[in-house]
Amino acid sequence: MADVAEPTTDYLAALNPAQRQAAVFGDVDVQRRFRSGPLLVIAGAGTGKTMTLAHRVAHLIVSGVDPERLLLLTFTRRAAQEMTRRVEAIVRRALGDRGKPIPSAGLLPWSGTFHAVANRLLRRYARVVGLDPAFSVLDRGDSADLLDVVRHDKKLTSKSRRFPKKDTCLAIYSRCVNSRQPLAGVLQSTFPWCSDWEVELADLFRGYVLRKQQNQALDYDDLLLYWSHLVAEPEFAADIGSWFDHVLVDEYQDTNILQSEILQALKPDGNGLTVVGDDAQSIYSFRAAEVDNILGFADQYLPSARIVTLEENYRSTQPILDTANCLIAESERQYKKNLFSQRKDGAKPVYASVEDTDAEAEFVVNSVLESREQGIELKQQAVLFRSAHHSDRLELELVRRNIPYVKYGGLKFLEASHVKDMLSILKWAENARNEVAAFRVLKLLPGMGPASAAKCFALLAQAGNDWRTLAEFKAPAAAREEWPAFCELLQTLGEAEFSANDWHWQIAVLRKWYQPQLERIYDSVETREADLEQLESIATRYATRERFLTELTLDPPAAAGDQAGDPLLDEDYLVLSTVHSAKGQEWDSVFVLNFSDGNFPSEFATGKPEAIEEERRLVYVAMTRAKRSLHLVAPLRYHVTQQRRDGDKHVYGARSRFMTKALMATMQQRWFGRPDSVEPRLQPRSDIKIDVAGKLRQMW
DNA sequence: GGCACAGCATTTTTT
DNA sequence: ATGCTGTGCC
Repeated sequence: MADVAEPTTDYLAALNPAQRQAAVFGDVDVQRRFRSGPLLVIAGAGTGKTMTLAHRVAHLIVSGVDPERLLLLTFTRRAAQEMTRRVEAIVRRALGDRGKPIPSAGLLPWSGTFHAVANRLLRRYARVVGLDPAFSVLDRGDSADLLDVVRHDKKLTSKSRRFPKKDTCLAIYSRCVNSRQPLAGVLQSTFPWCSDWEVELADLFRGYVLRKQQNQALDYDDLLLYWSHLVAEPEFAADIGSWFDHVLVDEYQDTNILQSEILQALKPDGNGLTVVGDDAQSIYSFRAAEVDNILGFADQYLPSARIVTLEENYRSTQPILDTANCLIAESERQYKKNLFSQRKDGAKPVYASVEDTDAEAEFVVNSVLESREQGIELKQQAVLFRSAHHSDRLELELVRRNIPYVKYGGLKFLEASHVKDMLSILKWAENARNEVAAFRVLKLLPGMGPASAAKCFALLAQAGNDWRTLAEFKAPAAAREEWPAFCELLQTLGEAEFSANDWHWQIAVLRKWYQPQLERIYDSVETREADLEQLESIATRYATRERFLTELTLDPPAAAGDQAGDPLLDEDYLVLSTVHSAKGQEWDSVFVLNFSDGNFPSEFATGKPEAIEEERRLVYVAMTRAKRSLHLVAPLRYHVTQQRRDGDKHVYGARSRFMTKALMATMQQRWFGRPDSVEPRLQPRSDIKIDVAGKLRQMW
């Protein structure tokens, strides 16, 4: 940039003073290199956080920082893409023809989630940490399955008292890793009902770790764990740390202890480190997110980090912010902030009482349609809820009334068993030692159960994972006929060149083999076939098989249809989402379902004050998604599902404890009863009895 | 050893 | 309604 007199800063004109401070913080040193000390940006909901961070990144680039030497850590793939897109636009505008052309792979090669970046680093440093560069990444389901294998091996399932389920075991394990706490502490604080099993759990986890190593497989936690061990070695910390001139972290309030340790290893003095977040939106403690990371960030350095707070909200009307501010003000530990908006108009948020969950669904659908009549398209409206199944009732109603919707959170495409089948075959071919994948694949064949699968897997391992030995395995009688074709498939896929660019033929070969299995194993073949076609089309977007497999597990499609391609995006659809998945998004009109004590806060959180505070923040996140209209819907009665027989069992929902007098005062309370739906009484006029039962018997 | 079936328990949010 | 575990038959 030597011949450029002074880079124009016009591109910063769109920022308000606080945003600009955050964007430009730092100085150009004598060697014309851009330097900055640690920076903490506290960005309230809707205060232009993404815009500010994007401008900071762009500012760094315009100031001469090499984009390849920027590490940008976001929480989701979507956030990373959005950031890259905006940075590119700003840089292009600022530099015009003077800038280098933007590479097709994107301007920011090192932007992604912690896990995705860990994966990329570890593939490069695999040998250093004793890994095969073709290691597998286990998604949550895979991890749980592997844990379950060990659980059975160790005969933990046949104890007289029930041992915790695999998902619970995994949750306990994961929390130990991410919070860096010993098992006993985690059990006591978070899983008290499992504390009797401490010895067995420790034994189980030892076995699990060993098993993963034998399989050359890393779970989500391992990605961070290996990364942290890599940078715990000073030489590599310096190596990797110096490769990145600037490290920027989005959603810092959601990082856990392990992640903050990694950041400290990369940037020990905080120079070049920027973290952005909002402590009031910290809602991932169940994943061991540590809100203290952000609360304590500034004082971790000497002199302490620069703090910039963004409070001007560009999203919501003031009445909505008044409610949100009021809610969060009742929380104790926080960076005080008071969101304000230039948009003083607008109605107060509505606290809507309805009869029961049926009435709730009906009310929401009617309101949504009404809004659409008034010109707010469905896409600009969202229904949020605490847990994925809370929308079941509503979904029925939407289908019945023919209203298209997309649901985020909850069951995902990748969890469908036929999709898992296909992926497992590829995963096994990619890494012969991937036991979970191998078992799943082998059990697809008729007559092959756990025992035969284990034998076959062992045989292959003995032969140094030479795929040709599969043919020597004496398959059970029922599988005999299928066996040769199966061997050929695995040999073809397994011997395909690692990181070959031309790999899409493999999907076709695989699909052809799988089709008869699909028809044999499952009902409703047609819907499943549609999924597999979608899988094929997703696959074409990835350059190598390895990238397809790992990036799919690290960044799974967030909703059915999310990866389906563009046609869907042209259509109008209502958005359904868990509050967690709604983070970072906004809609004109937002409905929150089941707003009662037990859901907000969750009944499982009521034990501990910190947990309640997190639930408060969850409500805060939900409220601050709304731009113009916000409804908290509270059914008076809930149906109880797990009741025997179909009696009309129900419980009464108590008003959420967050609905204090002060909060109520910021809202309008309304009752939405059903329009008189009681049928006029139809009474028999005479006492004559008809023996219908007898008549029916006589028919045969 | 595999498979089908019966009986039982069931804690939410996700990279 | 689901998913997991144990049982009994091929």
